[in-house]
Amino acid sequence: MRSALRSTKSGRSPDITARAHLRDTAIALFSHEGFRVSVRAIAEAAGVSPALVLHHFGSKDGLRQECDTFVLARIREYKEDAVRRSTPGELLSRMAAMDESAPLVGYALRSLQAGGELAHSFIEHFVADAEEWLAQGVAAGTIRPSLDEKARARYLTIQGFGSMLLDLALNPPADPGDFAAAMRGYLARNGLPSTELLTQGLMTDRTMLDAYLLYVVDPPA
Amino acid sequence: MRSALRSTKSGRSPDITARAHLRDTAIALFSHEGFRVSVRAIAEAAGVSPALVLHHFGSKDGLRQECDTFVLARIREYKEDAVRRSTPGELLSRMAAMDESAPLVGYALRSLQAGGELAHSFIEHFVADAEEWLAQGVAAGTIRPSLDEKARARYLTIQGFGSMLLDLALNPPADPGDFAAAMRGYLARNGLPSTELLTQGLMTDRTMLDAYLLYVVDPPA
DNA sequence: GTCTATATAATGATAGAC
DNA sequence: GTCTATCATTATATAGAC
Repeated sequence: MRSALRSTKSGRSPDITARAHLRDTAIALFSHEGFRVSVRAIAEAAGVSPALVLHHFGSKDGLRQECDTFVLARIREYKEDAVRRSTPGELLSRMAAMDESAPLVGYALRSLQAGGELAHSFIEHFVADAEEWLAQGVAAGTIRPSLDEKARARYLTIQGFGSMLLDLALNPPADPGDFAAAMRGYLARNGLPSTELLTQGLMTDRTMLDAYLLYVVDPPA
Repeated sequence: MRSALRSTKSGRSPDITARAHLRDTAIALFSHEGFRVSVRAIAEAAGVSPALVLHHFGSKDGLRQECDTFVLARIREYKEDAVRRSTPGELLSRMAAMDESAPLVGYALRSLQAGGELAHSFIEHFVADAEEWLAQGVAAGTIRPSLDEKARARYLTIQGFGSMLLDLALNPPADPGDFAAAMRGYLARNGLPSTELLTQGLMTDRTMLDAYLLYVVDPPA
Protein backbone atom coordinates (compact mmCIF):
# COMPACT_ATOMS: atom_id res chain seq x y z
CA MET A 1 0.00 0.00 0.00
CA ARG A 2 2.65 2.40 1.00
CA SER A 3 5.32 1.06 -1.35
CA ALA A 4 4.62 3.73 -3.95
CA LEU A 5 5.31 6.38 -1.41
CA ARG A 6 8.51 4.72 -0.39
CA SER A 7 9.75 4.36 -3.94
CA THR A 8 9.28 8.03 -4.57
CA LYS A 9 11.12 8.83 -1.39
CA SER A 10 14.14 6.76 -2.37
CA GLY A 11 16.36 8.52 -4.86
CA ARG A 12 18.65 5.56 -5.48
CA SER A 13 18.56 3.05 -8.26
CA PRO A 14 15.15 1.40 -8.10
CA ASP A 15 16.74 -2.05 -8.14
CA ILE A 16 18.87 -1.78 -5.01
CA THR A 17 15.88 -2.52 -2.86
CA ALA A 18 15.85 -5.07 -0.08
CA ARG A 19 13.86 -7.28 -2.38
CA ALA A 20 16.59 -7.16 -5.02
CA HIS A 21 19.22 -7.87 -2.42
CA LEU A 22 17.24 -10.90 -1.33
CA ARG A 23 16.96 -12.09 -4.91
CA ASP A 24 20.69 -11.71 -5.50
CA THR A 25 21.49 -13.61 -2.34
CA ALA A 26 19.15 -16.38 -3.40
CA ILE A 27 20.77 -16.62 -6.83
CA ALA A 28 24.22 -16.86 -5.27
CA LEU A 29 23.10 -19.60 -2.90
CA PHE A 30 21.16 -21.54 -5.52
CA SER A 31 24.18 -21.34 -7.79
CA HIS A 32 26.56 -22.52 -5.11
CA GLU A 33 24.51 -25.23 -3.40
CA GLY A 34 21.72 -26.13 -5.76
CA PHE A 35 18.00 -25.61 -5.50
CA ARG A 36 17.64 -27.62 -2.33
CA VAL A 37 18.82 -24.76 -0.14
CA SER A 38 16.17 -23.77 2.35
CA VAL A 39 14.44 -20.45 2.63
CA ARG A 40 15.99 -20.25 6.09
CA ALA A 41 19.51 -20.50 4.69
CA ILE A 42 18.81 -17.79 2.14
CA ALA A 43 17.34 -15.54 4.81
CA GLU A 44 20.31 -16.10 7.08
CA ALA A 45 22.78 -15.34 4.30
CA ALA A 46 20.91 -12.13 3.60
CA GLY A 47 20.71 -11.23 7.27
CA VAL A 48 16.93 -11.18 7.48
CA SER A 49 14.23 -13.43 8.85
CA PRO A 50 12.83 -16.35 6.84
CA ALA A 51 9.39 -14.82 7.03
CA LEU A 52 10.55 -11.74 5.19
CA VAL A 53 11.66 -13.77 2.21
CA LEU A 54 8.24 -15.35 1.89
CA HIS A 55 6.60 -12.01 2.54
CA HIS A 56 8.31 -10.62 -0.55
CA PHE A 57 7.96 -13.53 -2.93
CA GLY A 58 4.93 -15.35 -1.60
CA SER A 59 6.58 -18.75 -1.65
CA LYS A 60 9.84 -20.45 -2.40
CA ASP A 61 8.53 -21.13 -5.88
CA GLY A 62 7.81 -17.45 -6.33
CA LEU A 63 11.39 -16.72 -5.39
CA ARG A 64 12.61 -19.30 -7.88
CA GLN A 65 10.58 -17.75 -10.67
CA GLU A 66 11.85 -14.27 -9.91
CA CYS A 67 15.42 -15.59 -9.97
CA ASP A 68 14.74 -17.40 -13.23
CA THR A 69 13.41 -14.38 -15.08
CA PHE A 70 16.15 -12.14 -13.70
CA VAL A 71 18.94 -14.51 -14.69
CA LEU A 72 17.56 -14.95 -18.17
CA ALA A 73 17.21 -11.20 -18.64
CA ARG A 74 20.76 -10.52 -17.50
CA ILE A 75 22.23 -13.22 -19.71
CA ARG A 76 20.38 -11.75 -22.66
CA GLU A 77 21.85 -8.36 -21.87
CA TYR A 78 25.34 -9.76 -21.77
CA LYS A 79 24.81 -11.53 -25.04
CA GLU A 80 23.70 -8.34 -26.71
CA ASP A 81 26.90 -6.64 -25.64
CA ALA A 82 29.18 -9.55 -26.42
CA VAL A 83 30.88 -10.05 -29.73
CA ARG A 84 28.72 -12.11 -32.00
CA ARG A 85 31.20 -14.73 -33.09
CA SER A 86 32.17 -15.86 -29.63
CA THR A 87 31.12 -19.41 -28.79
CA PRO A 88 28.72 -20.07 -25.92
CA GLY A 89 31.58 -21.43 -23.84
CA GLU A 90 33.64 -18.30 -24.37
CA LEU A 91 30.70 -16.10 -23.52
CA LEU A 92 29.97 -17.94 -20.29
CA SER A 93 33.63 -17.94 -19.37
CA ARG A 94 33.86 -14.23 -19.86
CA MET A 95 30.72 -13.70 -17.84
CA ALA A 96 31.92 -15.97 -15.07
CA ALA A 97 35.24 -14.17 -14.93
CA MET A 98 33.41 -11.19 -13.54
CA ASP A 99 32.68 -11.75 -9.89
CA GLU A 100 29.35 -10.07 -10.18
CA SER A 101 27.95 -12.28 -12.90
CA ALA A 102 29.51 -15.61 -11.99
CA PRO A 103 26.51 -16.65 -9.91
CA LEU A 104 24.27 -16.05 -12.90
CA VAL A 105 26.17 -18.63 -14.91
CA GLY A 106 26.13 -21.12 -12.06
CA TYR A 107 22.41 -20.58 -11.62
CA ALA A 108 21.73 -21.10 -15.31
CA LEU A 109 23.72 -24.33 -15.32
CA ARG A 110 21.87 -25.62 -12.28
CA SER A 111 18.56 -24.90 -13.92
CA LEU A 112 19.69 -26.67 -17.08
CA GLN A 113 20.08 -29.85 -15.07
CA ALA A 114 16.74 -29.28 -13.39
CA GLY A 115 15.13 -28.82 -16.79
CA GLY A 116 12.57 -26.14 -16.02
CA GLU A 117 11.27 -23.26 -18.07
CA LEU A 118 14.43 -21.20 -17.79
CA ALA A 119 16.35 -24.14 -19.17
CA HIS A 120 14.20 -24.07 -22.28
CA SER A 121 14.52 -20.34 -22.83
CA PHE A 122 18.23 -20.51 -22.17
CA ILE A 123 18.77 -23.29 -24.68
CA GLU A 124 16.47 -21.81 -27.29
CA HIS A 125 18.43 -18.60 -27.14
CA PHE A 126 21.73 -20.31 -27.73
CA VAL A 127 20.22 -22.53 -30.41
CA ALA A 128 19.09 -19.46 -32.32
CA ASP A 129 22.58 -18.01 -32.06
CA ALA A 130 24.17 -21.25 -33.18
CA GLU A 131 21.89 -21.39 -36.18
CA GLU A 132 22.89 -17.93 -37.28
CA TRP A 133 26.56 -18.59 -36.64
CA LEU A 134 26.41 -21.84 -38.61
CA ALA A 135 24.58 -20.22 -41.50
CA GLN A 136 27.26 -17.54 -41.76
CA GLY A 137 29.94 -20.22 -41.71
CA VAL A 138 28.21 -22.21 -44.41
CA ALA A 139 27.86 -19.09 -46.54
CA ALA A 140 31.52 -18.29 -46.03
CA GLY A 141 32.52 -21.84 -46.88
CA THR A 142 34.21 -22.59 -43.58
CA ILE A 143 31.45 -24.88 -42.30
CA ARG A 144 29.93 -27.84 -44.09
CA PRO A 145 26.25 -27.64 -44.91
CA SER A 146 23.83 -29.98 -43.15
CA LEU A 147 20.76 -31.81 -44.35
CA ASP A 148 18.85 -30.33 -41.41
CA GLU A 149 20.33 -27.04 -40.28
CA LYS A 150 17.88 -26.49 -37.45
CA ALA A 151 18.42 -29.96 -36.00
CA ARG A 152 22.19 -29.46 -36.23
CA ALA A 153 22.08 -26.14 -34.40
CA ARG A 154 20.02 -27.70 -31.62
CA TYR A 155 22.20 -30.79 -31.43
CA LEU A 156 25.46 -28.85 -31.25
CA THR A 157 24.06 -26.64 -28.51
CA ILE A 158 22.75 -29.53 -26.44
CA GLN A 159 25.90 -31.47 -27.11
CA GLY A 160 28.11 -28.65 -25.89
CA PHE A 161 26.21 -27.88 -22.73
CA GLY A 162 25.40 -31.51 -22.01
CA SER A 163 29.03 -32.56 -22.23
CA MET A 164 30.06 -29.74 -19.95
CA LEU A 165 27.38 -30.48 -17.37
CA LEU A 166 28.21 -34.16 -17.18
CA ASP A 167 31.95 -33.53 -17.12
CA LEU A 168 31.53 -31.08 -14.25
CA ALA A 169 29.23 -33.47 -12.41
CA LEU A 170 31.90 -36.15 -12.66
CA ASN A 171 34.78 -33.79 -11.89
CA PRO A 172 33.35 -31.33 -9.41
CA PRO A 173 35.57 -28.27 -9.04
CA ALA A 174 37.07 -27.52 -5.63
CA ASP A 175 35.11 -24.30 -5.48
CA PRO A 176 31.68 -24.71 -7.09
CA GLY A 177 31.41 -20.96 -7.28
CA ASP A 178 34.51 -20.51 -9.40
CA PHE A 179 32.96 -21.32 -12.72
CA ALA A 180 35.92 -19.95 -14.65
CA ALA A 181 38.21 -22.49 -13.01
CA ALA A 182 35.68 -25.24 -13.67
CA MET A 183 35.57 -24.24 -17.31
CA ARG A 184 39.36 -24.31 -17.56
CA GLY A 185 39.31 -27.85 -16.19
CA TYR A 186 36.72 -28.89 -18.72
CA LEU A 187 38.70 -27.43 -21.61
CA ALA A 188 41.94 -28.98 -20.38
CA ARG A 189 40.27 -32.39 -20.41
CA ASN A 190 38.23 -32.09 -23.59
CA GLY A 191 39.58 -29.25 -25.70
CA LEU A 192 41.73 -31.38 -27.97
CA PRO A 193 39.28 -34.23 -28.70
CA SER A 194 36.36 -31.87 -29.24
CA THR A 195 38.41 -29.76 -31.64
CA GLU A 196 39.51 -32.88 -33.48
CA LEU A 197 35.92 -34.02 -33.78
CA LEU A 198 34.73 -30.67 -35.10
CA THR A 199 37.48 -30.35 -37.68
CA GLN A 200 37.93 -33.93 -38.82
CA GLY A 201 35.00 -35.98 -37.65
CA LEU A 202 35.55 -39.46 -36.39
CA MET A 203 35.15 -41.69 -39.43
CA THR A 204 37.40 -41.89 -42.42
CA ASP A 205 34.59 -42.26 -44.93
CA ARG A 206 30.85 -41.70 -45.41
CA THR A 207 29.61 -45.26 -45.03
CA MET A 208 28.07 -44.66 -41.61
CA LEU A 209 26.20 -41.58 -42.77
CA ASP A 210 25.05 -43.27 -45.95
CA ALA A 211 23.79 -46.23 -43.95
CA TYR A 212 21.90 -43.88 -41.64
CA LEU A 213 20.30 -42.06 -44.55
CA LEU A 214 19.39 -45.29 -46.27
CA TYR A 215 18.01 -47.33 -43.40
CA VAL A 216 16.73 -44.71 -40.95
CA VAL A 217 15.75 -41.62 -42.91
CA ASP A 218 14.47 -43.54 -45.92
CA PRO A 219 13.95 -47.11 -44.76
CA PRO A 220 13.34 -49.92 -47.26
CA ALA A 221 9.80 -51.28 -47.33
CA MET B 1 21.38 -64.16 14.17
CA ARG B 2 18.88 -66.58 12.73
CA SER B 3 19.34 -65.53 9.12
CA ALA B 4 21.84 -68.31 8.45
CA LEU B 5 19.26 -70.84 9.50
CA ARG B 6 16.65 -69.29 7.27
CA SER B 7 18.86 -69.23 4.24
CA THR B 8 19.58 -72.93 4.59
CA LYS B 9 15.90 -73.61 4.97
CA SER B 10 15.01 -71.82 1.76
CA GLY B 11 15.72 -73.90 -1.29
CA ARG B 12 14.93 -71.13 -3.77
CA SER B 13 17.32 -68.78 -5.46
CA PRO B 14 19.19 -66.96 -2.69
CA ASP B 15 18.37 -63.61 -4.25
CA ILE B 16 14.59 -63.78 -4.09
CA THR B 17 14.60 -62.73 -0.47
CA ALA B 18 12.45 -60.00 0.96
CA ARG B 19 15.56 -57.86 1.09
CA ALA B 20 16.13 -58.31 -2.65
CA HIS B 21 12.51 -57.51 -3.34
CA LEU B 22 12.88 -54.31 -1.36
CA ARG B 23 16.01 -53.40 -3.28
CA ASP B 24 14.31 -54.00 -6.63
CA THR B 25 11.36 -51.90 -5.60
CA ALA B 26 13.69 -49.12 -4.54
CA ILE B 27 15.55 -49.22 -7.85
CA ALA B 28 12.28 -49.02 -9.77
CA LEU B 29 11.10 -46.06 -7.75
CA PHE B 30 14.43 -44.24 -7.82
CA SER B 31 14.53 -44.76 -11.57
CA HIS B 32 11.01 -43.49 -12.06
CA GLU B 33 10.90 -40.55 -9.64
CA GLY B 34 14.48 -39.73 -8.80
CA PHE B 35 16.40 -40.01 -5.58
CA ARG B 36 14.09 -37.76 -3.65
CA VAL B 37 11.52 -40.49 -3.10
CA SER B 38 11.00 -41.15 0.56
CA VAL B 39 11.62 -44.38 2.40
CA ARG B 40 7.90 -44.33 3.12
CA ALA B 41 7.04 -44.38 -0.56
CA ILE B 42 9.41 -47.26 -1.21
CA ALA B 43 7.99 -49.22 1.70
CA GLU B 44 4.45 -48.60 0.55
CA ALA B 45 5.25 -49.70 -2.98
CA ALA B 46 6.79 -52.87 -1.60
CA GLY B 47 3.86 -53.45 0.73
CA VAL B 48 5.87 -53.29 3.94
CA SER B 49 6.40 -50.81 6.73
CA PRO B 50 8.99 -48.01 6.46
CA ALA B 51 10.76 -49.38 9.51
CA LEU B 52 11.46 -52.64 7.77
CA VAL B 53 13.32 -50.93 4.98
CA LEU B 54 15.62 -49.22 7.43
CA HIS B 55 15.93 -52.42 9.43
CA HIS B 56 17.41 -54.12 6.39
CA PHE B 57 19.65 -51.40 5.05
CA GLY B 58 20.41 -49.35 8.14
CA SER B 59 19.62 -46.05 6.48
CA LYS B 60 18.41 -44.56 3.25
CA ASP B 61 22.04 -44.10 2.25
CA GLY B 62 22.68 -47.76 2.91
CA LEU B 63 19.81 -48.59 0.59
CA ARG B 64 21.23 -46.27 -2.05
CA GLN B 65 24.62 -47.93 -1.87
CA GLU B 66 23.12 -51.40 -2.18
CA CYS B 67 21.16 -50.26 -5.22
CA ASP B 68 24.29 -48.69 -6.70
CA THR B 69 26.44 -51.78 -6.44
CA PHE B 70 23.64 -54.01 -7.67
CA VAL B 71 22.91 -51.87 -10.72
CA LEU B 72 26.57 -51.64 -11.65
CA ALA B 73 27.01 -55.41 -11.31
CA ARG B 74 23.99 -56.16 -13.49
CA ILE B 75 25.04 -53.72 -16.18
CA ARG B 76 28.46 -55.33 -16.26
CA GLU B 77 26.83 -58.73 -16.72
CA TYR B 78 24.76 -57.46 -19.60
CA LYS B 79 27.79 -55.96 -21.22
CA GLU B 80 29.69 -59.21 -21.00
CA ASP B 81 26.87 -60.96 -22.82
CA ALA B 82 26.29 -58.25 -25.35
CA VAL B 83 27.96 -58.11 -28.70
CA ARG B 84 31.14 -56.11 -28.50
CA ARG B 85 30.64 -53.77 -31.40
CA SER B 86 27.33 -52.39 -30.21
CA THR B 87 27.44 -48.75 -29.18
CA PRO B 88 26.53 -47.70 -25.63
CA GLY B 89 23.24 -46.33 -26.88
CA GLU B 90 22.35 -49.59 -28.58
CA LEU B 91 23.29 -51.56 -25.50
CA LEU B 92 21.17 -49.43 -23.21
CA SER B 93 18.29 -49.52 -25.64
CA ARG B 94 18.41 -53.28 -25.78
CA MET B 95 18.57 -53.46 -22.01
CA ALA B 96 15.72 -51.03 -21.59
CA ALA B 97 13.61 -52.99 -24.05
CA MET B 98 13.43 -55.77 -21.49
CA ASP B 99 10.92 -54.87 -18.83
CA GLU B 100 13.05 -56.41 -16.16
CA SER B 101 16.17 -54.36 -16.80
CA ALA B 102 14.63 -51.06 -17.84
CA PRO B 103 14.72 -49.71 -14.27
CA LEU B 104 18.43 -50.43 -14.14
CA VAL B 105 19.04 -48.11 -17.06
CA GLY B 106 16.87 -45.41 -15.58
CA TYR B 107 18.63 -45.72 -12.27
CA ALA B 108 22.06 -45.48 -13.88
CA LEU B 109 21.02 -42.36 -15.77
CA ARG B 110 19.68 -40.74 -12.62
CA SER B 111 22.91 -41.43 -10.81
CA LEU B 112 24.88 -39.97 -13.70
CA GLN B 113 23.16 -36.66 -13.12
CA ALA B 114 23.72 -36.95 -9.39
CA GLY B 115 27.40 -37.60 -10.02
CA GLY B 116 28.19 -40.10 -7.27
CA GLU B 117 30.48 -43.07 -7.16
CA LEU B 118 28.33 -45.23 -9.38
CA ALA B 119 28.45 -42.51 -11.99
CA HIS B 120 32.21 -42.73 -12.06
CA SER B 121 32.32 -46.53 -12.31
CA PHE B 122 29.62 -46.44 -14.95
CA ILE B 123 31.46 -43.92 -17.09
CA GLU B 124 34.86 -45.50 -16.62
CA HIS B 125 33.46 -48.77 -17.84
CA PHE B 126 32.08 -47.27 -21.00
CA VAL B 127 35.22 -45.21 -21.53
CA ALA B 128 37.29 -48.38 -21.46
CA ASP B 129 34.98 -49.97 -24.01
CA ALA B 130 35.08 -46.91 -26.21
CA GLU B 131 38.86 -46.90 -26.13
CA GLU B 132 39.03 -50.50 -27.28
CA TRP B 133 36.38 -49.95 -29.92
CA LEU B 134 38.20 -46.86 -31.24
CA ALA B 135 41.56 -48.66 -31.30
CA GLN B 136 40.09 -51.45 -33.39
CA GLY B 137 38.57 -48.89 -35.75
CA VAL B 138 41.87 -47.07 -36.10
CA ALA B 139 43.66 -50.35 -36.78
CA ALA B 140 41.05 -51.27 -39.39
CA GLY B 141 41.33 -47.84 -41.00
CA THR B 142 37.69 -46.88 -40.49
CA ILE B 143 38.37 -44.39 -37.71
CA ARG B 144 40.81 -41.52 -37.77
CA PRO B 145 43.64 -41.62 -35.25
CA SER B 146 43.73 -39.04 -32.47
CA LEU B 147 46.58 -37.20 -30.84
CA ASP B 148 45.25 -38.34 -27.47
CA GLU B 149 43.31 -41.57 -27.71
CA LYS B 150 42.44 -41.76 -24.03
CA ALA B 151 41.11 -38.23 -23.93
CA ARG B 152 39.07 -38.89 -27.06
CA ALA B 153 37.51 -42.04 -25.64
CA ARG B 154 36.52 -40.17 -22.49
CA TYR B 155 35.24 -37.17 -24.41
CA LEU B 156 33.10 -39.22 -26.77
CA THR B 157 31.60 -41.12 -23.86
CA ILE B 158 30.82 -38.02 -21.84
CA GLN B 159 29.60 -36.28 -24.96
CA GLY B 160 27.19 -39.09 -25.79
CA PHE B 161 25.71 -39.50 -22.34
CA GLY B 162 25.76 -35.79 -21.59
CA SER B 163 23.87 -34.92 -24.74
CA MET B 164 21.30 -37.58 -24.03
CA LEU B 165 20.79 -36.50 -20.42
CA LEU B 166 20.32 -32.86 -21.31
CA ASP B 167 18.06 -33.64 -24.23
CA LEU B 168 15.87 -35.81 -22.04
CA ALA B 169 15.83 -33.19 -19.30
CA LEU B 170 14.59 -30.66 -21.85
CA ASN B 171 12.18 -33.07 -23.53
CA PRO B 172 10.90 -35.26 -20.72
CA PRO B 173 9.19 -38.39 -22.05
CA ALA B 174 5.54 -38.97 -21.22
CA ASP B 175 6.44 -42.08 -19.27
CA PRO B 176 9.79 -41.64 -17.50
CA GLY B 177 9.95 -45.38 -17.05
CA ASP B 178 9.84 -46.13 -20.76
CA PHE B 179 13.46 -45.53 -21.51
CA ALA B 180 13.22 -47.18 -24.91
CA ALA B 181 10.66 -44.60 -25.99
CA ALA B 182 12.77 -41.80 -24.55
CA MET B 183 15.74 -43.09 -26.53
CA ARG B 184 13.72 -43.19 -29.74
CA GLY B 185 12.78 -39.57 -29.17
CA TYR B 186 16.39 -38.61 -28.64
CA LEU B 187 17.50 -40.38 -31.80
CA ALA B 188 14.67 -38.89 -33.82
CA ARG B 189 15.81 -35.41 -32.78
CA ASN B 190 19.56 -35.88 -32.96
CA GLY B 191 20.36 -38.94 -35.02
CA LEU B 192 21.04 -37.13 -38.25
CA PRO B 193 23.17 -34.26 -36.96
CA SER B 194 25.23 -36.51 -34.70
CA THR B 195 25.87 -38.91 -37.57
CA GLU B 196 26.85 -36.01 -39.80
CA LEU B 197 29.24 -34.75 -37.17
CA LEU B 198 30.87 -38.14 -36.67
CA THR B 199 31.33 -38.80 -40.38
CA GLN B 200 32.15 -35.38 -41.71
CA GLY B 201 33.02 -33.11 -38.84
CA LEU B 202 31.82 -29.56 -38.84
CA MET B 203 34.60 -27.58 -40.48
CA THR B 204 35.70 -27.72 -44.06
CA ASP B 205 39.41 -27.46 -43.25
CA ARG B 206 41.97 -27.89 -40.46
CA THR B 207 42.53 -24.27 -39.54
CA MET B 208 40.63 -24.51 -36.26
CA LEU B 209 42.55 -27.59 -35.15
CA ASP B 210 45.86 -26.12 -36.20
CA ALA B 211 45.11 -22.96 -34.29
CA TYR B 212 44.25 -25.00 -31.22
CA LEU B 213 47.45 -26.99 -31.44
CA LEU B 214 49.53 -23.89 -31.98
CA TYR B 215 48.10 -21.54 -29.38
CA VAL B 216 46.76 -23.89 -26.70
CA VAL B 217 48.77 -27.07 -26.77
CA ASP B 218 52.05 -25.38 -27.66
CA PRO B 219 51.57 -21.71 -26.89
CA PRO B 220 54.08 -19.14 -28.12
CA ALA B 221 56.32 -17.64 -25.42
C1' DG C 1 11.59 -60.42 10.05
C1' DT C 2 8.00 -57.55 10.65
C1' DC C 3 5.21 -54.50 12.88
C1' DT C 4 3.32 -50.08 15.74
C1' DA C 5 4.46 -46.15 17.95
C1' DT C 6 7.38 -42.51 18.56
C1' DA C 7 11.48 -39.46 18.63
C1' DT C 8 13.73 -35.83 16.32
C1' DA C 9 14.82 -32.62 12.98
C1' DA C 10 13.96 -29.86 9.09
C1' DT C 11 11.00 -27.74 5.82
C1' DG C 12 7.57 -24.28 3.69
C1' DA C 13 4.22 -21.35 5.23
C1' DT C 14 1.02 -18.28 8.31
C1' DA C 15 -0.55 -14.94 12.04
C1' DG C 16 -0.09 -11.03 14.03
C1' DA C 17 2.70 -7.46 16.67
C1' DC C 18 5.56 -3.47 15.74
C1' DG D 1 8.95 -3.85 5.86
C1' DT D 2 10.42 -6.51 9.29
C1' DC D 3 10.16 -9.25 13.08
C1' DT D 4 8.87 -13.32 16.62
C1' DA D 5 6.31 -17.15 17.36
C1' DT D 6 4.08 -20.89 15.75
C1' DC D 7 1.81 -24.39 12.71
C1' DA D 8 1.43 -28.24 9.73
C1' DT D 9 3.84 -31.34 7.12
C1' DT D 10 7.28 -34.38 6.00
C1' DA D 11 11.62 -36.72 6.47
C1' DT D 12 14.83 -40.13 8.50
C1' DA D 13 15.52 -42.92 12.10
C1' DT D 14 14.81 -45.55 16.68
C1' DA D 15 12.57 -48.50 20.49
C1' DG D 16 10.52 -52.21 21.57
C1' DA D 17 6.57 -55.61 21.13
C1' DC D 18 5.42 -59.78 18.57
